[in-house]
This record gives sequence, structure tokens and C-alpha cells, in this order.
Amino acid sequence: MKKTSLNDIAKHLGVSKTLVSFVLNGKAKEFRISEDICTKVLEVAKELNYQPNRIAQGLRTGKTNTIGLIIADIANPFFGILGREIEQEAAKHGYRVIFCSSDENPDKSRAQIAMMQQTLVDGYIISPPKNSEDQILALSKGNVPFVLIDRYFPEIECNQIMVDNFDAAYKATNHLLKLGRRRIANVTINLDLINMIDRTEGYKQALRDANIPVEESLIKILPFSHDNKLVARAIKDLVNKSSPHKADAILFSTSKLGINGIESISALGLKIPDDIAIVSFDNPDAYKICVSPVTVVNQPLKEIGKTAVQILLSDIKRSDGPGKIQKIILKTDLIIRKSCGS
Amino acid sequence: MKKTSLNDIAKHLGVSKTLVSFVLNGKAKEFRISEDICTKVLEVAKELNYQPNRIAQGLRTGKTNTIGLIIADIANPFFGILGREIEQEAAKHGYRVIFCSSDENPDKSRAQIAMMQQTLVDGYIISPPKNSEDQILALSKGNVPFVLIDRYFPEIECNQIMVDNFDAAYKATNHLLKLGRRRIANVTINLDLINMIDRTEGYKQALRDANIPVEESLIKILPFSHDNKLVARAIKDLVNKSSPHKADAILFSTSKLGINGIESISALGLKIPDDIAIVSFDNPDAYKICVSPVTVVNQPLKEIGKTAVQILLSDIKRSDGPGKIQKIILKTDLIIRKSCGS
DNA sequence: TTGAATTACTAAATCGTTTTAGCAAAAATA
DNA sequence: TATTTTTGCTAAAACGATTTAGTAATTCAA
Repeated sequence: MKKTSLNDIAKHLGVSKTLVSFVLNGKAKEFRISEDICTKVLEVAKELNYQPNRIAQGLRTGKTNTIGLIIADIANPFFGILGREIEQEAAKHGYRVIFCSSDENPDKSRAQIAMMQQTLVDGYIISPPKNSEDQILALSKGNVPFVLIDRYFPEIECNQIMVDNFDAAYKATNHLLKLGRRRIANVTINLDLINMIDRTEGYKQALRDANIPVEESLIKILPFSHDNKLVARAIKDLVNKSSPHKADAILFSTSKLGINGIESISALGLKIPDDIAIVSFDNPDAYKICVSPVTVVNQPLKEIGKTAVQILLSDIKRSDGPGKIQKIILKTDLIIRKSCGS
Repeated sequence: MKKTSLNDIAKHLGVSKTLVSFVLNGKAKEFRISEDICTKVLEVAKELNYQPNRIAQGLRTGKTNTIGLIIADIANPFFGILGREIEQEAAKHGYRVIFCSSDENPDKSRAQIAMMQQTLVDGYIISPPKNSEDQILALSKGNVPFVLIDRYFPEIECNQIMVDNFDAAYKATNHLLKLGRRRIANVTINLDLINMIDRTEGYKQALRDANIPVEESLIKILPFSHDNKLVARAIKDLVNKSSPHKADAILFSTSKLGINGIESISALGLKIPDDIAIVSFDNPDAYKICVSPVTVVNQPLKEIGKTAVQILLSDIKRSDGPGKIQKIILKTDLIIRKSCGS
């Protein structure tokens, strides 16, 4: 009934547990254990269904083969897909994943990092919320490796896998411009995070390069919240015919905003793309079967997840001090559907 | 630089680590530690930023305060939302969550359970794939508590939180019948899992109760796959005007099927609900902003997740042998949108 | 003034590994 | 034959907590 330990195997054969440990860890040759005993140990281990106690191993070696994933919300498909990739790549290397949803709340992420730090994880993959600079800075001074994804803090030197948000927004806005839209709005979120800021900057630059003045009234920065009334109000303001800042296109900086926005637009009886064109970041299923399928900035989630794990593991496995810091910037691609007309 | 241990605090004060452990575990009164020393210990612990080593605790106590979550795919919003709820409820009680996506593959889930069993988790929440009866049976004979969600095996007695799938499908089909649909199809997936079977049975019963013969050709059982061509073909067959089994409505048993199905329907230039009415299980965002927002069978995901954790933790915490097995069946609700006409 | 009870603490075992240091016997070399 | 080397193994410490079984000093009761 009780789980078998190294000691059980040792007693069973009348040998030391040291020997058993050597054999089971493939160090038989290194420590010159005889072939004979070797096979016996392996037999008995199988017979007693020996499973190493990872906790005991962890205590002794200081490694748990677990990585901690801190993201905004695992229920958000963007992070769900990322989580899936991370899990898969980690499993490939024998690592497990513990996840926490920080809800864009620095207090939560602080608690979560602290919790994981209690010698439970060998490294982190983090999508840090705003105001968590101190936490990341503290981590970077410690000796547990980590990789940031989706967002970073320019003033902190650390591993990071990002996407070229400026370029992505620039291209998306340009797409709208090429299709003749002139009053392009940007609906974004006040996370005060560099990725969101970059998106808006890319949007602005595209307008400037097309000699179209940036109108601050066309930029709607909404608070992060699960309440979609705020989006509805912003949309109403943007599409109102009599409004001084009537828009003919909207670039949504996140899909959550976009989905809510489209809901609002439909509720107002407006047609996409005739009344208003839409481009959005991220590529959820919703956009594929939408009233008018949405043109999107597609992020290479697979690559982000995979690369993050690879960099993290290479850092975890290196014994000779911290490795070289890696900052990787991936390109996005624009998937053109019907929401911008043609 | 190195983390502080109990011993560090003990040495710092010239007391035993036993004492420090007592104080930090709130057993000071029980073991009559003087107020004086008590406060000193707490001071030093804070000063040295003591964080207990959970691995060491785990080794000694046999508890890791971690629960293992095995689901089909964390990237699927259905499981993502479930995961989020589970994480949240677990955190409320000081527990962490390790997750694994089994991809409906029993070999994967077997490996994942084995991995977690290596004394890493105190209990499991599992959504078992088909052909994993043996794994669940083995678990039920062991002494690590677990709870099944979403699916179960009728022949295995164990904790489970389910939804009344028969009733849900019955109500959904009935809804279509009341709106005058007579040739109702069911598109489902061959998971050979009781939840899917129940859905189709509920669908059939609703037809029978309305004196409509069940036509097997209207029931499309697709293999589980990430390839959506199969769905496209099934849809084509169902909506083809000249087809002998032309349908005027479809009940999708999962949202993945539904989303792909709607994509196919749109591609064929058909209108929902005029050409064909739609009801689907699950309630993803996609259905809210769809061409014609979809009427859905909404599952109480929050309640499922929360209850699963609560039952699991009560089992984990009980010391007096296994608790009473709990089988909970929750009701779904039909959210009526526009995809069935009116 | 002695014995019992209480107070305030500690030593040491334990959980299941890994790993260093070392030992005895056999084989090889001088 | 004596010394060194190799072979095949083991003892014991260590990781950092928890917990049982104590002990010495003080207080109390008789």
C-alpha cells in the first residue's frame, strides 16, 4: 500500500540505497556497479513499481522540475493558447507547469511570485502587470531564472520574448489607410504597459506618415475592467453621426475590447465594414465567425511559448552563473478578412 | 543571498529550531513558549525574510498543498474558464494548481497522472478522456483523493461534478421544436464519453416525445480532431437542398464543432436562422458576436470549478479515511439568442 | 522539606533522496 | 612478495522542515 522507496529496494536485495540510487540514475558505469546487481535492481524496481519521490529529490537537489507561469488570466484564450504551448514544450523536457492568473493586479502577482518562490519552482515565465517593476527587479537580482512574455519594462534588463507591437499597429493602421479610411480610431486599455503604448504609437506613426493629424479624441483609453459598458460608451461616442469625432474605422488593441466593441456596434444597428471598419489585435475564434469576419494582427503564440520555455530551461540548466540575457522580438502577421471592406 | 531557514533564525537567537518552528506555526501557546521569545522569533523571521521551504515541509508532512488538474486542453476556453475557477478557489485555501492538457488522449493522461503521483500533488481534478477507465479505477483504489468533472464512468464509484446533459439537450431540442423546426440534426463527437452520449440521447428523446422519428442520418458523429474539414463535409451533407437528409436545424454538442460548423454554413452562403437554425452547447465569446448570435446551453462553469475544489479539499483534509463519495449533477440553462429565429 | 506539577525549552529522529568520502578485496604491477 | 591500482560496494551527511520524547528549572502543594 505504501509507496516503495529506495530503501525498500535496497533491503529487498541486501544492498545499500546508495547503490540503488546509482543504478536508477544511470550512474552504474560511472560508479562501477556490476552488471549482475544492476539488472537485479532494475528488476526489483519494476516489480515493486518504484516511483522516485520528487519532493525528496527536490529537497536534496534544490530542483523541482517545475516552472511557474504567471499570466493575466488563463481563461482568456490568448493566454490559454500560450499556456498550452508552454505546457507542451515544458513537458517535452520533463518539466511541469504551475499557473497563476494575476488579473493584471500587481498585488496578486506579488503574492503569487512569493508563493512560488518558496522553493517550488525552478524558474518563471511571467506576463507582468503594471506597477510590478519592483517584483521583476527583485527577481532579476535573485538567482531564479525567469522570462517575460507579452510585456516588459524597458528599464529592467532581463530575458524577454516580445512581439513588435509598434510595427504590428503600424501595418494594421496602414491597411485601413490603404482602403481609404481616414478617421481611424484606436480603442485601447490603460494598462500603462509598454506593449499597449507601442501599439498606440505605431498607430499614430502610421497616421503621421500618411499626413493625417492624430486626433486625441479618436483614441479611447479604457480602464481595465470586466465591465463592458465602458466599451459600449466609447463606441457610441465614436460612431455617433453628429459627434465631432465620428470615426470610419477602429483599431482595437486587444481582442477583449474588440469583441465587446463589435457587440456594441451590432447593438447600435451598424454594419461592419460599411458603417465602420475594424482591425483588432489577437485572433480568437470569435473573429472567424463574426458578422463580418475580422481582420486581425495575429501573434505567433506558439513561437512565443516555445521560445520562452527554451530560454528559461537553458538558463535553469546552466550551472556556470547567469547566462546571457536574451531579448527576442517576433513579428506578427496581418490576417485579412472582411471587416475592413476592400 | 541564500534563503533563510529555520536554523538560521534559531542560531540568530540562540534557541532551538524546534522552538522557532512552534512559534511560526502558531503553536506557541500549545507548547508554552514565552511571550518574550515569541515576539523575538517573529521579529527575526521578518527581518531575515524567512519563507518556509515548502519542499522540506512537503517531505516531512507528505502534503504539498498542490492539486493536479488534468483536462483536455487549457487553450479551449471551456477548460480555460474552468481552470480559472479552480485556480481561484484553490488559492483561496492556500493551494496551487499544476495543469496538464491530455488532448483526449488516454496515454497522455496516464503519463500525466503518473507524473503527478510522484508525491507532487495532494489530489486531482480530472476530466478523463475515453479509454481511461483503468486509470481512474486505479486512482479510486489508491488513497489520493480526486474529483471527476465534465465526464465520468458509470461503472466507477467516485466523486464527480457533472451537468445534466440529457436534460440540457432535451431542452435545447425542444426549443427548436417549439419554433417549428422538424428536421433537427445533431452534430457531435465520437469521444465515447457519457456526457456526449447523454446529449444525443436527450436530443433523441425530445424528438420521440414530439412524435418525430429519429433519423440516424441526421446524427453526425465526427472523430475528435483539430481538422475542421470533417465538420465542413458533415455540414454540407446536412444543408444540401437535394440531400435526402436535409436539416432545418442543428444541435451542436460542443462549441468547437459549432464554431467550425457556423464557419462552414457561412462559407456556403447560408443564413442563420432563415436557412438553418442553430443551438450549441457551451457559451464562448464567439457566439455573442456571431453573424446571428447563437442560442446556447450554458454550463455553470463557476459552480463546477468551485464545487470540485471544495469537495477535493474536504477529502484531502479529512484524516479519518475516505469520505462519502459525492456525485453532483448541476443544471444548465438555455440562453436564447437569435440563431433559432422566433 | 520533599514530591509533584508546571513552565520553558531542546535533542534527535524522521521524511526519501543524492552525493562525498572511504573501505575491503581482488587484480595488476614492480 | 610487497606495493599500487582497480573493482565493487557502503556509511553517513545533507537538504529543511515537523514532531515526539524528553530534561532542567521553577513553582506549588502537602
